[in-house]
Amino acid sequence: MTTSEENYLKVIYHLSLVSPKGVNTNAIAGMLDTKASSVTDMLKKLSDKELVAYQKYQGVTLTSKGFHLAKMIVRKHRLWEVFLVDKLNFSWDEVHDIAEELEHIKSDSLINKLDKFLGFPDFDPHGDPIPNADGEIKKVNKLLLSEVELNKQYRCIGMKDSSSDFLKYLDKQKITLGSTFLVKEKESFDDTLLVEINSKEITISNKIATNLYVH
Amino acid sequence: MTTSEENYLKVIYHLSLVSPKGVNTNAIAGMLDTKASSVTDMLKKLSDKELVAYQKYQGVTLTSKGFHLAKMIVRKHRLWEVFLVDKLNFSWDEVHDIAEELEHIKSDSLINKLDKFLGFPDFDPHGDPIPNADGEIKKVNKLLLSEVELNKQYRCIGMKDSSSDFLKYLDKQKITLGSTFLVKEKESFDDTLLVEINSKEITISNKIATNLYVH
DNA sequence: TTATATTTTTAGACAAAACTAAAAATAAAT
DNA sequence: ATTTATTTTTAGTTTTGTCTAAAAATATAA
Repeated sequence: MTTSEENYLKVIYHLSLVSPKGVNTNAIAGMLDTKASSVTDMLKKLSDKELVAYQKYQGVTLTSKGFHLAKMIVRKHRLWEVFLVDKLNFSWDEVHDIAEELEHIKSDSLINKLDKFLGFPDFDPHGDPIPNADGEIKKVNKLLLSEVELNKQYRCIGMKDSSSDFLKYLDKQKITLGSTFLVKEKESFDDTLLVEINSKEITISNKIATNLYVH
Repeated sequence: MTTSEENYLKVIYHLSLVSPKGVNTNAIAGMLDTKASSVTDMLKKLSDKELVAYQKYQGVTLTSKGFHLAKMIVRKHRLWEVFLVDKLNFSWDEVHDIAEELEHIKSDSLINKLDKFLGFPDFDPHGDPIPNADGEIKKVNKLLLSEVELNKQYRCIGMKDSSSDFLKYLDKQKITLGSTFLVKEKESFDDTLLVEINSKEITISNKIATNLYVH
């Protein structure tokens, strides 16, 4: 598999989680910052290799083979992110691009030894689950902060979009994975929340609240 | 820089150490397992980028810019080898191919943080020196085992050719970096050596002896 | 020193992965 | 149910790095 093929598989995997009935050509093009025509070319190739089920104009889904390979790429990406943060002291907003490269290193023994070295982590620095060597993923019941009940304790366990800007906002507010939330009030006009975090009260916009997973 | 360009630079660097007046097209082709015509194409490209000084039919040398870049690639390769052996418990004969991929990951902060994480090592698992962030290389007086004086203590500090087969031979003989050698006899007919290592006597062929660096 | 052998370069072609522009299929709107 | 808009595909190029085959330059040998 080439790096390009791996990137397509990974993107199709992520989009499949949102639209399991079939992923659009344009959606893939958007994620990979390429043109729809290039995507069509690649879909044919992946289809020939039986990694995706593809029918003209109907979108794609992953075959079980493609699904497994995609999870292995995600596994590598997330394990490398743990390495970069836990061992090399990168901050969580710096690791995505580097992991984007490291995920294409081809060696099963490398990734399994890395997994062991890191203590078989279940989640990456952004709270996303790390598939194990068999592709199994730990499921966790998670809620968006915007959906929780008032005056109950929740713990931050992840985020929907881990873009660098959002992560920097969290750093500024001293919110990390594991931070505890108590939602005291919800403004019905704009859904802004009054939240107690680390025994300090702050207001959180709906946009932020719909991006934070809690448990 | 592409991976391919980096591989050419690295090979030219290694060959330059042996033939500093100019590296032959065929020699490069041999190392990269490619054709001479492909090498010619790439030399033109590297020359346009002012990474090598190239004149038709006259071989190439690295420019100072190319020399520095080549050392940075070697630095990355050898640091990753230290990581693989020291942290992930690979054996020294397994790490070359993986490091061959890892050396192309593009991030200065990654490699400098890795360097720190590893404790700023001066040598890789095969005893080869690791250039620092400025490209400086620790020089060590080294002799081949075939050139040493009789009945004097020497310490193994590296090897000329770190091929997997040779490294496995050393494992079998329990020879590691740091092993001490005392050459007791030299057979004048075939230059075989009688050597005391780890208080055990073994005979070592000339081929082995001309591949081991000691100090 | 001329002939032969080797090395290196040129010229033209190919595969991968991208692109542009135009055509075809599907979806949305009147 | 047409028309219009959007999405997707096709057809034909481009770039990168490779290749083969032939030509040119250099090195070796008779």
